[in-house]
Amino acid sequence: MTRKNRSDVVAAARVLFAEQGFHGTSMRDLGKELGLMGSSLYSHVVSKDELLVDVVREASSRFQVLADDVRQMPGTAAERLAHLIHGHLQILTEDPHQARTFLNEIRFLPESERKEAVEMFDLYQQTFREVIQQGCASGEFQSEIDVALAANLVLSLLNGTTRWFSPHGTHDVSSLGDEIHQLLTTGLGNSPAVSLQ
Amino acid sequence: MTRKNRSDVVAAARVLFAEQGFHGTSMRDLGKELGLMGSSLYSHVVSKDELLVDVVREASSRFQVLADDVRQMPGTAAERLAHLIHGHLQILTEDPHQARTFLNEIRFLPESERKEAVEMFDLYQQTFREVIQQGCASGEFQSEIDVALAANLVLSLLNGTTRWFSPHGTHDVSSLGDEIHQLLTTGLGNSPAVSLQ
DNA sequence: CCTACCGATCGGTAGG
DNA sequence: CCTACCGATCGGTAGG
Repeated sequence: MTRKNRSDVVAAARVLFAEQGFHGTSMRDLGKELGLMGSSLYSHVVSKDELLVDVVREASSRFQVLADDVRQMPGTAAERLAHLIHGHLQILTEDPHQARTFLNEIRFLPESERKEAVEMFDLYQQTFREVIQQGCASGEFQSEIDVALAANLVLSLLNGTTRWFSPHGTHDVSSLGDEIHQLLTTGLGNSPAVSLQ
Repeated sequence: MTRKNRSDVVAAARVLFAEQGFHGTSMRDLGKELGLMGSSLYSHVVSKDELLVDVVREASSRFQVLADDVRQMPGTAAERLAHLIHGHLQILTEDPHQARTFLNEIRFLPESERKEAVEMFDLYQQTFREVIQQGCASGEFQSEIDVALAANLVLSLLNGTTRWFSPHGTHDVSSLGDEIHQLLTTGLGNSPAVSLQ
């Protein structure tokens, strides 16, 4: 292997911060992962915090791209929700270490970067609210739904998949997205109250 | 304040492990929380690991009690699922620090205790599968549901609430449980495919 | 429960 | 990118 660069160091940080946590990972751990001395990392980075900032920011920007995509997308609420679900899962599964570091270690960011990331994610969540609101207005979704609550629940369900989903299991990412969309729109039930009317 | 005992130390561990993470909390941090020197904690506990073990075990035993409760409970699948949902949320919200330490720090347990906790939680999750399976068999739930997947999704949704739910917001725990049960059984949609038949 | 302390490890720097 | 090193902090112990 040739000389390492900053993105190699960030790559190692994604993996180890996800698996051992930010505080459970030392600069020497990161160095070992790269075949370097811990102190050598400081020629690529000025602090350990900076690595966490980088990983969180790259995840943030992926979510922002998806939100922009869905905001300008035409279609029914169900279609746009499907796009959000599949896009969100794509981000989580394409780089699971990046995603898990984003979700679990964001709280250990330096205060100003932490606020920045939280505000970004609030904005991202707003897209979920808009799509659900659209569905309530159009009659696709039940009008009595608490939109903010529903958005929180949908995101909780999606983010929780990082704790157990493996693309090598019974479902691939795409069919997982289909199943989740199905569950969220029609529920577990057979809708007997309606079909037996 | 009088002399502290072991359960005071565990109480401090619940809070700080949840807020700062296991590796982000030092014995001196725990001591400060209790008005003691860090080294004084070793008269109550033989290691820092032991505190994490205690917190995880007390959460585990709560989940086990709920599972036993639901296993012997009669009723429809929807009713038993409602009991699981409300019971699970009750555990998460009654001691949010304990719950968050259980969910987020379990991976930092010593290997044998980690395996023990994971096996317990798998068994707990089995109760969700049984109830969903019951619903599929009875015709309450859609028969084509992937039971193991659905159980994972329901638990993901429930556990994710620890990241945002506050009992001082628009919903109390009980109405949050109602909303979640509603979403999971009937979905967001107005079931037009059925009602327009 | 405190004081005094242990060796190990932490994030980080200087100088090459 | 390494060697050599810094002060601070870590989990934990001994002795009272």
